[in-house]
Amino acid sequence: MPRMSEAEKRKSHKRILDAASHLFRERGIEATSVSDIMLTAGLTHGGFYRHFSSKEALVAEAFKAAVKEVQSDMLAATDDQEREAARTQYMSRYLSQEHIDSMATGCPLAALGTEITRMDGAARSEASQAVESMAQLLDDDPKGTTGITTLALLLGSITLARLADTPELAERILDAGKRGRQLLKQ
Amino acid sequence: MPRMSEAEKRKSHKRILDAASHLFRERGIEATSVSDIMLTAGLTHGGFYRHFSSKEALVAEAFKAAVKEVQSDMLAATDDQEREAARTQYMSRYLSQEHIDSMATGCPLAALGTEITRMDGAARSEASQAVESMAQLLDDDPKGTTGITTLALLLGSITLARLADTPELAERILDAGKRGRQLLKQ
DNA sequence: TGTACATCAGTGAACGCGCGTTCACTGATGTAC
DNA sequence: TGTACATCAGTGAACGCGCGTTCACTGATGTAC
Repeated sequence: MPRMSEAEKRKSHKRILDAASHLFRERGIEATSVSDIMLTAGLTHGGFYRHFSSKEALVAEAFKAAVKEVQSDMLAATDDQEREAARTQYMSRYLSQEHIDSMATGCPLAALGTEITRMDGAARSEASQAVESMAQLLDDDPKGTTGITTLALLLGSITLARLADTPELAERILDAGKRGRQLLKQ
Repeated sequence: MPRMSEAEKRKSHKRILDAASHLFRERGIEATSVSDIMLTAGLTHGGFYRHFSSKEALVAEAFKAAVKEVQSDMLAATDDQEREAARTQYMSRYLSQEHIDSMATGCPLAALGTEITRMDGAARSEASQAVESMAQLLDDDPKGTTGITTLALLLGSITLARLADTPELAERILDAGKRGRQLLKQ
């Protein structure tokens, strides 16, 4: 059956990146094997190294793709009003029961931040850039400083809410996050 | 050489728990092997199951021990003034370069929270209780609701700061956390 | 446009390795009389 | 208090297993003429 065309290769590459971006967030990096990812992408593990030089290289690319995905609405906004609307919607979705339940498509910093903290190289560098770009997008003042604080509060809230044993505690944590967000606006 | 006395066994047990509590926070749960822990405790891996029924059971106990350790100053306070002082010191140490660098002895929720999010059983339940007890200890009002918000901000800030590529960005993130803490106090 | 051939995407077996857990064994400890 | 013996803390080899990565192979794709 092989070899595939260049167009097919590009499609495979995208499917691998997609599978990795979701599986890493869902299960964690270490808990996700190259085999898991390739099978999800509809391929077998041997072909992986035609696309990425190592699992570590994939982590960096998949993380970057995940960040781009979650930022897409805010990046697509073309004026201040649209940006404000996209930002508000992002924050409100961030602190929701739905975000608690959907790690695979949720915030990559919340899903993978701690694990990347213990890595170095490209993934670490991508994560550092992601902190800066997320903070900038979440700041309501273009040269403001509240973006980082807001991001920290969001990330901390979703992490605590995901740890909650009961729906009631999770709800209390999300509410605490929302209240904090109001206070930060002054 | 074996068998050891009951007193020696208790000492071994404590050394294993200690090693686990620090190694898990430093390297992550999955990245720390039972062998790593036993060698750090001055034993060999085979004896592990005389102390714990599984690695998972150890995770729950080690996490609980870590939480108790970081809460000790606040728990030891005997009046409101001491409690306030312990709380203030805890928060100020939380948002410090030193805390960034010492995961092994730092906040267990920040070091292990995301990983425990993907587990169930005893560890998950310990983490949920830890969220509640930490929030209560950090609240300046005994029946207040700002404890959770404060904990979320602290945990989010240290996680982002640990991801920072440069000392300058890390510093900016810690500062953003401190500013957020002031705003939450009203 | 057709032909000959080099390239390489994808497969699946195989590699060395470290994991969590089990087990036979050792010999000091704890206990029953 | 002394003796006989059961217990069990700790050791280190062994278990089955899945990991990341490599490799020989296949045959359609891309290219040179």
